[in-house]
Amino acid sequence: MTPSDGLHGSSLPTPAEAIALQKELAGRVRLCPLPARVRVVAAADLSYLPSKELIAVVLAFSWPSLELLETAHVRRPVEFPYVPGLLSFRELPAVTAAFEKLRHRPDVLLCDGQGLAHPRRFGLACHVGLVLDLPTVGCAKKRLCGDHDPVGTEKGCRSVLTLQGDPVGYVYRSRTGVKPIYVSPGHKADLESSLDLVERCVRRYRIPEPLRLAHNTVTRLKKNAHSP
DNA sequence: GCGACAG
DNA sequence: ATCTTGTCGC
Repeated sequence: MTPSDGLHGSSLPTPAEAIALQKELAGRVRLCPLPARVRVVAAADLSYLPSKELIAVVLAFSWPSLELLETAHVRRPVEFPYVPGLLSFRELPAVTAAFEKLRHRPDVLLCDGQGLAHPRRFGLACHVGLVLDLPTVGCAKKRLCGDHDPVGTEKGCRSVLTLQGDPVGYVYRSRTGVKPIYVSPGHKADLESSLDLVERCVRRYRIPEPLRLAHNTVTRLKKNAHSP
């Protein structure tokens, strides 16, 4: 899949066209358990520069030890506005570009944003997974849409996130006393295996280690992009 | 019309 | 996401 991902045309899609594209592409997302054999997990994150540019980074880790194996990043101009629900059209190009620089071929990629827990069931993680044809999991710090019962305050508590009556993800308390995170499957993943993977990625902080380190890395790259 | 609204 | 200092708490 490449010509119809909405980002390889001569011009970028308008918000209206992007929405139509999501409705079409959502039908190609596969909901199934993550691979039984995972050896490498990756995480992507990005940061915006004041110059209308952004830096995307992808880190690869061994699984389940989570030792850093490789880092790749790209810097490029931002070409799509931020519109709630259309985040992937803004970040996907940079994420896939950074991913292609990786020498390792991750078994699964963690994305900083929603997957299925999206108005049209096509969040960033779904779009990235479809374009790369790779299992992906969405892990967001805030809710975009959906409803759920209150989540217990203890580490490990979770509530199903539903949209129009359908389960689309989990609201998960990764650490006691902190705000919960939103986990939803991207491509070639499902609710249970996605949450299981994320749970096993949590160490001492609220954000799963791979994404936390990806964030630290991109923040570092940004700092050095100012002084040089 | 009044909120809600990933990064 | 980003612009920003100090401050409260483990």
